[in-house]
Amino acid sequence: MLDRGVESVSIEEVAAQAGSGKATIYRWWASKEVLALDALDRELSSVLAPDTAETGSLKEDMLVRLRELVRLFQERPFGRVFAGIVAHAQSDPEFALLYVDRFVRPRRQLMHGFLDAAVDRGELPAGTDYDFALDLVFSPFWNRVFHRHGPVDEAWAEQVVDAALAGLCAAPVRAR
Amino acid sequence: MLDRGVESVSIEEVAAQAGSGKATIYRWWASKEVLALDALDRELSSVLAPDTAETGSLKEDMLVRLRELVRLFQERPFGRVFAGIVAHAQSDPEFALLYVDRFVRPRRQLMHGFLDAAVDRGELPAGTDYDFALDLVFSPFWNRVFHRHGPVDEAWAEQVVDAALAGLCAAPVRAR
Amino acid sequence: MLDRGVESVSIEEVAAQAGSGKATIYRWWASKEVLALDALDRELSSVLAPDTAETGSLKEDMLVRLRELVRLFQERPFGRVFAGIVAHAQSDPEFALLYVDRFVRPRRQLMHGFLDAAVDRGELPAGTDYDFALDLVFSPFWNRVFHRHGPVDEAWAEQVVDAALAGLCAAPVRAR
Amino acid sequence: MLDRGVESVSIEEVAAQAGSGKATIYRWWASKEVLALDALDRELSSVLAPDTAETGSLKEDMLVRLRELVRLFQERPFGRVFAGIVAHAQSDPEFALLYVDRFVRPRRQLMHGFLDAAVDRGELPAGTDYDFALDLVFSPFWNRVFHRHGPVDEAWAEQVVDAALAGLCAAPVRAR
DNA sequence: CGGTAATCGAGACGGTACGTCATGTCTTACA
DNA sequence: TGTAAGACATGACGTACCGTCTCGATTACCG
Repeated sequence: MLDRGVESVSIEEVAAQAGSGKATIYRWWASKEVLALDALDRELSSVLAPDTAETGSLKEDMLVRLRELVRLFQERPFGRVFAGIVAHAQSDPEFALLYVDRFVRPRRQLMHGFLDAAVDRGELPAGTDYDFALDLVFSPFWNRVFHRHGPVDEAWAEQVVDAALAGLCAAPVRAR
Repeated sequence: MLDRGVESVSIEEVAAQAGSGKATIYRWWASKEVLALDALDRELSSVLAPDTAETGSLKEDMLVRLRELVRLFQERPFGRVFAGIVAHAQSDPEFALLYVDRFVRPRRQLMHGFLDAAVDRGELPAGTDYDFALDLVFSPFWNRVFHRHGPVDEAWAEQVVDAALAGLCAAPVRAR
Repeated sequence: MLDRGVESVSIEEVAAQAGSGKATIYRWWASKEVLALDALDRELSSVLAPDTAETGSLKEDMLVRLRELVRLFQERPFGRVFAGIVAHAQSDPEFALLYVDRFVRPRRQLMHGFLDAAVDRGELPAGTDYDFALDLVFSPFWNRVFHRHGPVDEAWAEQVVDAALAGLCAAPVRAR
Repeated sequence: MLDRGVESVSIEEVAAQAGSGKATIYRWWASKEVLALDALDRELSSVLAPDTAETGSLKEDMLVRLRELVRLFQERPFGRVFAGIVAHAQSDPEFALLYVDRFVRPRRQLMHGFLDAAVDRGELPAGTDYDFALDLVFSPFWNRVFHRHGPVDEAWAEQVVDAALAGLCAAPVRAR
């Protein structure tokens, strides 16, 4: 899937390579995309690693996760599979829910913890819109992953976090 | 396509609805995705409209375009088709080039003009990385379109532009 | 099976309806067809009933059994299942043997007794080919069951027996 | 199909051997059985051959066709395929109609001509039930094909026709 | 103005993959 | 120990589209 994308892989191929019947694949995964989601969840679990806990600085907390994401995507081309998953989620509401439940929510929730702590420490204005904040920090990453219009590396990650946090402090956005 | 996504539409269906033979479709478009790109380009051309020229303020220049995007996406669900196009571009390099050429580049170039003017006016530090700047402003939009984790409206658009520009001034990023 | 034919019934269905595991069905019957044969044998055993013994007239002896067959097939649509069994026997020699052993032979043997007696009584020429004789009497029945090109009822049964026996006497056939 | 029966042949196999796609087979034949029927019709067309016309004697007319059938079935094992077709017709009424239309009716109609002529010549009582008559002559053939309980050859064919015609004259059956 | 292209609709074709179903074997867990 | 429940590898089912291809019919242009 990493090599050719979700949609170019057939369940028939998966079953053959697994030495199993198609029906067995279907018994456990409702579709190629659910299978891909399961696999991605596994491969990208290091971002959620509890052993790299809160650092005491919001910038550092975010940078640790963003750097880990960058590292993983540099190592292996997850972008193709991700694009396939996101595209599929547009047309399959049930899958969209699963995607959010299994992938998006846990990662967002981890960040919510760090944001809470940052507000407590006074690093961020109280009442800051977390969804807005996380978009500012992480969406440039996804944008570059999907469009490849520029490099995605550690230096860039730090610039993004710096700019985003500066923006959040200079132009605070309260949750509505 | 807007209703069901690119991949759920078959060329056979397109041909039937157009009252033409499949071969005629293939004669003019290399694939469903190219066809979709052509259609999107047409429907989203208003963002490039020259009649809404430079306003004298970078914030306003960006806001005009972002608001237009928001308006278009509120009116009709382009997100589904876009996700399909982006996903397809991941696996088909030739199509990726076409996508950038026909869709991404013209829109980015328009913005480059506004950024140049902003630098001239001193609104932005000289040497600012334009790709970085545009990511900061526009990627939250695509992120919300693809993930639907929050509203996308005019008020939100202004908050994004404010935060992004503030971030860019507070933590300047020079093109490398 | 009577409703839908042997081949449209799955072992899975049988097991489910019996409240048993599939393996248990397989332990006792080698295949759907053997199971069907067992069931048919039971349902069609009345033709072999010893309580309706020799009548003293060949015509009557045959008519009793043919009428019983007709009655059974009028009551319930055994034809479908029979066709399935006969078809299966064409491709599975082992099953063919079982079919003859369990179903065909006992019924033919009963008739042989009546034919012997008829020869003794002088109703039939000595040396008559019994297989030939039984074909003449009973094959129209199977033909109509399988092709449904005409009614199968008591009046018809008597006509068949009359014509067949007349033919056998007028154009005797000696066993070779 | 002759070697392994209709049901043991898969459409996939047919398509592969024909060097065509499955869909092409399905475009022209609704099912394996219809395909088999088409093939049988072709292979068994010699029975309908108009070049072997009326002989002037009913016995001879029937014998010519029955002998041709016997010859064909001796040459190649059509029985297996026939049993499959007959079995399938039991559960698929639409196919049953097709089978009668394409296979049974033309052959029966040919015989009706001969029977008419025989009645005209006085060989058969006027008003004879043709379906009954044809059953008497031909059903032993099908019975032996399906059950293989005895030889099917030219000598046997003549005995069948003799006995059947004798029976029809001795015990006339009027159409109801 | 009539003949020659080009273009088109229609749809057959060889393929690939789909998702479902049933096969017969097997393992597990309970009674 | 025997059995229900059901997982499993297998393989065919019939369907949907793919992208290519051949047909005629219809334009439309040129000689």
